[in-house]
Amino acid sequence: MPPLVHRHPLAAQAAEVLLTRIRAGEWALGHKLPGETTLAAQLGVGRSTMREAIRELAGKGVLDSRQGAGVFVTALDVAEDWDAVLRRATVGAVIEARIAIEAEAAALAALRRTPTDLRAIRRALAARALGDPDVEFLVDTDTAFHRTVLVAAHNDVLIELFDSFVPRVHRAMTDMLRARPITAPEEDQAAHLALVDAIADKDASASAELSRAHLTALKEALS
Amino acid sequence: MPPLVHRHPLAAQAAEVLLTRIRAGEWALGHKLPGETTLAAQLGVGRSTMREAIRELAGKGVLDSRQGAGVFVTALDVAEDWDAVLRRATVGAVIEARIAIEAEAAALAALRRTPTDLRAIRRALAARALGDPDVEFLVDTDTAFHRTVLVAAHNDVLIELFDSFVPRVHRAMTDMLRARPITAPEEDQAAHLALVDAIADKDASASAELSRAHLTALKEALS
DNA sequence: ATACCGCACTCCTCAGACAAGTAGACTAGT
DNA sequence: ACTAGTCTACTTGTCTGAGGAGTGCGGTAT
Repeated sequence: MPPLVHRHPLAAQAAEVLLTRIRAGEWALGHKLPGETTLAAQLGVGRSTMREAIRELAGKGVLDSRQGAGVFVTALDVAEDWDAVLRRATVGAVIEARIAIEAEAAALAALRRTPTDLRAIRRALAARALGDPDVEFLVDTDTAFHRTVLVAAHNDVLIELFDSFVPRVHRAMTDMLRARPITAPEEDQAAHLALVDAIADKDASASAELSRAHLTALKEALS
Repeated sequence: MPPLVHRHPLAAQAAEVLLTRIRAGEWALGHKLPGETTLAAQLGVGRSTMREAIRELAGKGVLDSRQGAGVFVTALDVAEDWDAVLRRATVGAVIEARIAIEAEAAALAALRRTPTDLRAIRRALAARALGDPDVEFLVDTDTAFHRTVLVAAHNDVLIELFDSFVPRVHRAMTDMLRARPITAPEEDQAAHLALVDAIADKDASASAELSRAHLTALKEALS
């Protein structure tokens, strides 16, 4: 993973060694590491170099150093890059996850949407309807619309999930639409309008079902 | 968001300033920053302090320094740490996301489960039923059971999401169970058995509904 | 036009010194 | 015996100065 074009500086090597020993469980979660001077002597590097290695791991969120107290372990491993997971996954799997999130979010939105939320949703729907021939524009406005529904659900975790997934699907959608444009734009827009109405009516189950149906169709088209 | 208990060292402050300026677009993606001596003078800190700030951002993947060439911008923003999002979120919001994921996964599991999956699920259910008084054990076996359902759904993204969420809920669950133990263990076990039967019968909607009901009850209990 | 060389600039590493903060031991007072 | 305050050893934080090593540019000779 690290570019082999330039060899690791000592500090980076020291950071690797440290991370390996942390992963091996040499120091438990929250416990203190030996002092900088001790560690530097152990690895045979200067104290400044050791400090830079510690800083690097602190940047990754593995270590935390407190003046006067010491350096402590705050995580046993580096949080796996979320993008990497999505890159590895198939488009179908990603959309299935999107179905899970958006259907639930639609139901919650039906229950929790404020008048302001509803206004934002309707505005986004109108923007979607402009029928611009540009594929990029179409996908963007569609995404924006779906996001307003997520916002209306008032759940930060779901929003964050949505934002993680969208970029992964974005490319697949534009490619598909370029190859096979929407045959019936009015019909597509009507499906979205139905969802908005269900949310306006505070009909949770209908909202979930409409959202699910729409995304399932998308999944069929993309996989 | 960083613990306010201990004030930022100079190096951390310098890193923040640098990150802000990068986000503001002062240096484009892949462009070179001024030398460390220049930057140090600009911010009024020593070189080693500046170096530590750069190392910290390098750990986050924002900067990359090459000896002899300079320091370069490798990312305009830090991919937000998932754990950070979950830590900030309420337990209720996390469980709502879990409902979305597990209900959908239960439905998919009902459609896709292989005989091997079903065996694993039943085995996990049996382990759960041992009725050990230890709360920690109870939560762990319950989590393991739910995970077998996720595995049966055969969707890597959903599994990954589940694994991200569980640690956040784990603590809340153990705390709650210690304060208010399950009154009717048989009933709880029966609810899980019903889910397994629905998956065995390939009844997707019933599986989703049972999973949703179980987690909704959990949400009520925890929030 | 090309190949080579030198040089300025950069990051990398170390050592030493002192400041600032913490946590535990110690002591005095109740 | 317990509490509050002080003291002290140890830790991280910061700065300075020095030299080593790699990169990229421009000049020069071929």
